[in-house]
Amino acid sequence: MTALGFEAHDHSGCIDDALERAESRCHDAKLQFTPARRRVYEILLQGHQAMGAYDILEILGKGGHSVQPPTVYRALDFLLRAGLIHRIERLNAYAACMLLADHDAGDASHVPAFLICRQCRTVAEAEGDRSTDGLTDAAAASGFVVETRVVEAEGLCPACSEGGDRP
Amino acid sequence: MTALGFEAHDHSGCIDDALERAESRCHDAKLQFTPARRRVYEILLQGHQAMGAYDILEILGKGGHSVQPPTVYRALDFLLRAGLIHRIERLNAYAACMLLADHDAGDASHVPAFLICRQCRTVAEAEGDRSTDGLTDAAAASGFVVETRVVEAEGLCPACSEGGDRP
DNA sequence: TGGGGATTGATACAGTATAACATATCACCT
DNA sequence: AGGTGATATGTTATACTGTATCAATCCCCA
Repeated sequence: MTALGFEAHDHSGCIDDALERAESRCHDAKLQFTPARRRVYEILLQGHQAMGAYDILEILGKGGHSVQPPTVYRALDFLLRAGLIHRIERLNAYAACMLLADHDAGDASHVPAFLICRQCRTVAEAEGDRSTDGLTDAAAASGFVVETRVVEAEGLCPACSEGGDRP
Repeated sequence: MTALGFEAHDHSGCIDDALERAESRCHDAKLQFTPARRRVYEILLQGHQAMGAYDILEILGKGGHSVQPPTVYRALDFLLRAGLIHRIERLNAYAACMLLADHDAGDASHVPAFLICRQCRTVAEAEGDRSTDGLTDAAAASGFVVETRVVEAEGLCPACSEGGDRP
């Protein structure tokens, strides 16, 4: 298994591609990819970084007119439901999905696993699997019905572990 | 792999055992298991439930004299560092460790996996393993240095999935 | 054209967590 | 005994994260 997120790449191209895919996916699913939602998605795509809702709020507010928290949270909820972004529980933050091309939006067997750099907050996303997430067996044995899964690792990304890696 | 937490058991005995083990472990590690810390630990042991810091704060405050948030968070930090409790990221909450007897405090290969009931907040803890957490391969492939791991599933426990299981 | 669903705006507030500084306690040394 | 440093606790204020509520708007379509 490999993880997307730490390699160098054509960033503006990658953003354009993601936007285009998002447009078409929302259109197919009869979801409204409105300007507000698109704007929030663009902001999250900018850095391949996990961003807090209030970080996004601040950037949105740069345009002069004031923006309130519910605006951001509504857009984030929409993007989460559409499978375009993920919530990073460990950070109470959000990051754009990097595996859009690989699976369908509602693909339940897609169990994303995240590698989170505690220094630069870059997030890499690996394609996990139910059979290897360490939960399925335990749940089956005890009669627990799993609905959602969280698999995250925090540490240092390749770039940050080169230089100063003091906590 | 099995999970502890959903079975019936001798609860007051289990609390006493846990407290005794905590005492001796802290003593061995030269950590101070002070009354404030012990009290917070007792509260978490009461229910085998994930509890928010402010839930604990409220119970602590019942004793008349006022208690402030930092008091609770400091106790929680200590108990986390001592390996006596876990933080449940999905809920921003805390739960007593149920596998005290099975491993040492600083055992890094111990990767706890949690089954969280969204209805009653009961938490079961399964003994995970690095080799099956779906992260090790991806991290190794990309040069990421993992420091901490989060593996959590949310759903319905056996008891709650019997009755009304509407979200 | 007007009714209903989805979206957005705006205000207020709830819940989670920490910064900063003061005080207390205790072990240890001289 | 008195000084000193490490650890723990008390107190106040504030930062960060998220939601409830109600009003206004937009847009599709019968």
